[in-house]
Amino acid sequence: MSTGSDQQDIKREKILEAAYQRFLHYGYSKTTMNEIAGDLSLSKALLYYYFPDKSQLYIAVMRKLAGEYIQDLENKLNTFVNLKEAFVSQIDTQHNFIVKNYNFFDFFRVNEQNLPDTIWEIITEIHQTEMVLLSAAIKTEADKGNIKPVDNPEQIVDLLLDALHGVRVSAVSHKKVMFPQKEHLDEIHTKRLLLLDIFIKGLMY
Amino acid sequence: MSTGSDQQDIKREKILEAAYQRFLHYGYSKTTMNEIAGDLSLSKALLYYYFPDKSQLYIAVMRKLAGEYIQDLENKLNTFVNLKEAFVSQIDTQHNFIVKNYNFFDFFRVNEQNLPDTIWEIITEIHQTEMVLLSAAIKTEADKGNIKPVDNPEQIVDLLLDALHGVRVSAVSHKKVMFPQKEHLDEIHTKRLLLLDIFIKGLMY
DNA sequence: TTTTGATAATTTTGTTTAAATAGTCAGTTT
DNA sequence: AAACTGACTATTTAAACAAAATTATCAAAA
Repeated sequence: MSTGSDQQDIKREKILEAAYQRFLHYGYSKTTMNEIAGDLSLSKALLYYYFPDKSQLYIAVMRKLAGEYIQDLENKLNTFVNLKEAFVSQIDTQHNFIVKNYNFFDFFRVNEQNLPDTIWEIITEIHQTEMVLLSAAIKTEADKGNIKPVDNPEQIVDLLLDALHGVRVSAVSHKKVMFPQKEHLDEIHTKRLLLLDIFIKGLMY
Repeated sequence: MSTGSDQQDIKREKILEAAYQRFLHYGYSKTTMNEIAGDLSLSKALLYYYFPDKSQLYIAVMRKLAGEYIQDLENKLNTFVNLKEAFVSQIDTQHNFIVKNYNFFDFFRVNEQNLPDTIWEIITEIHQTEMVLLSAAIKTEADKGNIKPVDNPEQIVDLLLDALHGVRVSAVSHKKVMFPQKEHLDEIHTKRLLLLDIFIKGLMY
């Protein structure tokens, strides 16, 4: 894939890491290319040698994060005891991902409705992975006879992910706060588990 | 409740109607008090005789709309054949309400995170009504023995409303559009019915 | 090939002024 | 007295401009 030298890749990684820290701490608009370069004791011009522009740098970091998230999810979902555990894993993993990188995503909130296509591609890729892993889980359970046969597992997963998302969104918009407080996190988690329970029961005979 | 004369109430209503039309057509920030007054061939000063300020006028319209919505919902939910029909009524009624008044709600989008408390109270009131009506439906069905006994119907309704909301939100944010197109509306509706199906099955024995 | 300092181009920020709009009030009409 | 208005003031928004910050480029050095 990559055509650059090892040295180049290492430096690229270092830049990505420094950029990530800045973006995470101060958000996209409040970090300057100068600062990132300064953190690494490099000239700003060098950043433009490795990345075409600021937004591409941001996207590269995003891509890296997404890769780690997907890896994380795959590890956890490779072995699951039952359907509920599988979805709990997804919920927890996604939750941690969002909490850990919350400030990083300010770019999303600011650019709201006109995110670059590349970002959408990354989001889609994550969604696809979740769909594949979880619908495989559903299929397995159906084959084992633990739930009713499902003719379109993807549809079911898609639906459940939407529903789970709704629990988060509602909790946030109700309380007039942008991000759920610690107290709300538990509430969301509890609600999701309950939803999962009912939903999975609804898939049984 | 009201202490004013009939004449006053009638004029108040006329102002509310004219204001509603303007807000609906042009949104909050693009309608001026002058225009509303002009539509009624009244002086702007008179508006301030009936309403303390612009935002209060807007809120009064909002309150009226909410009242109509609640009335609508109560009528439809007074008689329901089964749980699914009850929730379908809620889904459809809410959907129509939002579609019909979409532009009116630009105020919400603009002021996003710092809506006046009064608005929140109205939203809460709507939510409460939905909770009362739908949890009554659940109780009725449970008493009839069509579903499992539920010790906290409100919790179940709250959860389902969140989940249904999620179907809408995801559909919107996925497609990079602010408001779902005609084609998406059907998709959302179908998804919701499916969710409802599974969810209600999950409540059965 | 990698790196930089100097510089150009663009975006953001701050300031001023003019225009539009919200909101007030003394006084007129019913 | 209650309903209403025209003329006024106060605030908010918009436009125009300059200054500052930041992104992005490039010829030349390491």
